Amino acid sequence: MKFSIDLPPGFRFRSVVLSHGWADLPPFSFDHRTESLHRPLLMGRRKIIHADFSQKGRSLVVNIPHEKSLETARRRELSDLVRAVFRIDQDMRPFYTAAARHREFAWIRRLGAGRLLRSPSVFEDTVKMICTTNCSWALTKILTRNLCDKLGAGTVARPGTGLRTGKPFPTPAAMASVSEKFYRTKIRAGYRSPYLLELATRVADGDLDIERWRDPGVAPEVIREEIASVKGVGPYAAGNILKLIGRYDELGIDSWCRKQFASIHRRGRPVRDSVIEKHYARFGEWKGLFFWMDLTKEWYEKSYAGIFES
DNA sequence: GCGTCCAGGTCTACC
DNA sequence: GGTAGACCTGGACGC
Repeated sequence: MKFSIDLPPGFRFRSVVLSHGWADLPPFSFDHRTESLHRPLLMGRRKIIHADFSQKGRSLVVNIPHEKSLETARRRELSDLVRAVFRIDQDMRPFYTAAARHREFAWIRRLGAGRLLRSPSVFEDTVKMICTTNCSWALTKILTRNLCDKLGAGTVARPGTGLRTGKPFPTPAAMASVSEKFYRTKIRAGYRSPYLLELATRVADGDLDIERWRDPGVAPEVIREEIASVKGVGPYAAGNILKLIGRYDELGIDSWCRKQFASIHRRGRPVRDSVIEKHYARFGEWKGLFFWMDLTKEWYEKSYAGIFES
């Protein structure tokens, strides 16, 4: 089955997928040839679907090849999920207005940049963010692959069966049901193991209502306090979780950002974080997003070669 | 194939 | 409040 969701003017699917590394992390997978993003999803308690997302004109097309139809409630659930993942309802006008004041950021609006791809749940975004800390991107991919393969619902389809492979991201309950030893030996999470288990347990037990972090009605100080209470989440991870929930007033600096900033603005000379903070302070509530757009500009230059400067 | 070194954020103990 | 050391893995490198 297939259905479409109307997109706001200027929306560019490629720019959302390109926005950071999430499209490269299981259970997401991106097909560069067809420009479609794939992902297995757990619907309700047991139903697993394999969905492909792509853009056609002013519509986002959701294709579920092995399903003839979906119940109305499931389809609504999927539609809400898609809107959240691709930030379809995010009003970009205030950001684009701010970007228009700076010539070096004129490209942002033209390429529909600024919507950061996110997971269906805050829980998944937070787990993945912990998995990016203090390790290579290769290890982050291994950790998230292991989480899906070993704790995701369903079974992995055998090659040659014609069925889609890959399992959805595990639920908090599934992640809370295993031991710290499991995280160390099967997931290879190392010292992050107790952090992941504690987070999953708090969410599964209802002690931490992590999904409300995306609610714009929740006070910023409440969200910051709750984020700070998650073991394994320091300044870098917190800054990036805040960006994914739609609050952009923290930078979330890591070693790659330091190198990239130094390369762009200081001819490769190392700089202190305070210098980076000062550089983007003029962007106020949007400084985290301008910071990220500035550092990743070359990704867009490569991807949109030929039309970037037009 | 094995051993060593390094990079990468966060936590905790200590000053 | 600031700082040093521990945590753990995969990958690069030398032998």
